[in-house]
Amino acid sequence: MMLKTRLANAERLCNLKGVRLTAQRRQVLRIVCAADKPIGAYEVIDALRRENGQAAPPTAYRALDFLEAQGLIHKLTSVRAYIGCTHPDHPHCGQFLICRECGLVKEIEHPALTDSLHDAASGEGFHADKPVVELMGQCSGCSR
Amino acid sequence: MMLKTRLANAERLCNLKGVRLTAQRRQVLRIVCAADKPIGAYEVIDALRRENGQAAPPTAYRALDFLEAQGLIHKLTSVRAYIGCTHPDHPHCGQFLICRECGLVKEIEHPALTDSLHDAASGEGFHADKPVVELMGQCSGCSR
DNA sequence: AAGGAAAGCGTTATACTATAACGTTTTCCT
DNA sequence: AGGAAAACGTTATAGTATAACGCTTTCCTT
Repeated sequence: MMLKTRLANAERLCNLKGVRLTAQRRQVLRIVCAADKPIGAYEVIDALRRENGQAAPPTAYRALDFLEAQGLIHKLTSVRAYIGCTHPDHPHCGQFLICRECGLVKEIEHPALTDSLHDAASGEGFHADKPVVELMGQCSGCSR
Repeated sequence: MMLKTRLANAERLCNLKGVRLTAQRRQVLRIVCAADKPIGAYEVIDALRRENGQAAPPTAYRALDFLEAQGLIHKLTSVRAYIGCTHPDHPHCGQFLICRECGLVKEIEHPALTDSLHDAASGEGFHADKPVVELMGQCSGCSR
């Protein structure tokens, strides 16, 4: 999807929810989405510095936390980096395929997997509010 | 399972594989297994200092890396901590239920979930060599 | 429009997590 | 016994994340 479309979509979603997509948050969202790979918090800070001339860690972390809370980006805990969500319209938890070779990440939504996650948790009487599913390995392009 | 049994089992597995469970690695394994919750690397370092009087970060990290490579412990990436493996006899990737309230972690092995993970990856032509599945939420005890 | 509460932001400092690098010691194999 | 590989000790530093405080902006109510 085009960057512009994604930003416009984010704008719309935030309006719907009555939360504020401030200039700073929009800027960070653009930076994260413009990267086609996961981007670390300090890379975001560097980008902010290049664009604005100054930026401290809390500036980036606050925006990233907000964007994640709104479902506009996901945090990939296993690589400590962030990536734009490809379908932020409905709430969902991320399921990711992360390629070690090329660093590319694909977000998937696999119904059977979602069901299994639910079954596995409820079978133990566990209420999972944030499943973390990150499959590390080799993508189809890199295994050729 | 009893701590002593787990350590003896680890000893046996390392002998089988022809890798060295040195005194230091055994000590770290004991520290990790003795904690009934996930334990952070720096907590391990503190424990080592209490027992040995000195210990620098690489000491702990080396032992932890070894133990993880041997499947004797797992690293919980979403909470940056380690936990003893409950069934190290066969190689497997961890599936965990992590309670936010009490911090307890349950390692599960859910066949349908394992299958789904495999299907989800292979459906994209992806070869997953290390699936990370960590379900954050509330355990049965804490939701009462 | 005034005013007050809440949210957002700038800034400094610091806590926490992890690894690089290098030299020494120990272990294992022939 | 000797040499290679593995393990370890130590120092330094890289990388990740948050606490805390005061100022500014926004929004809501009157």
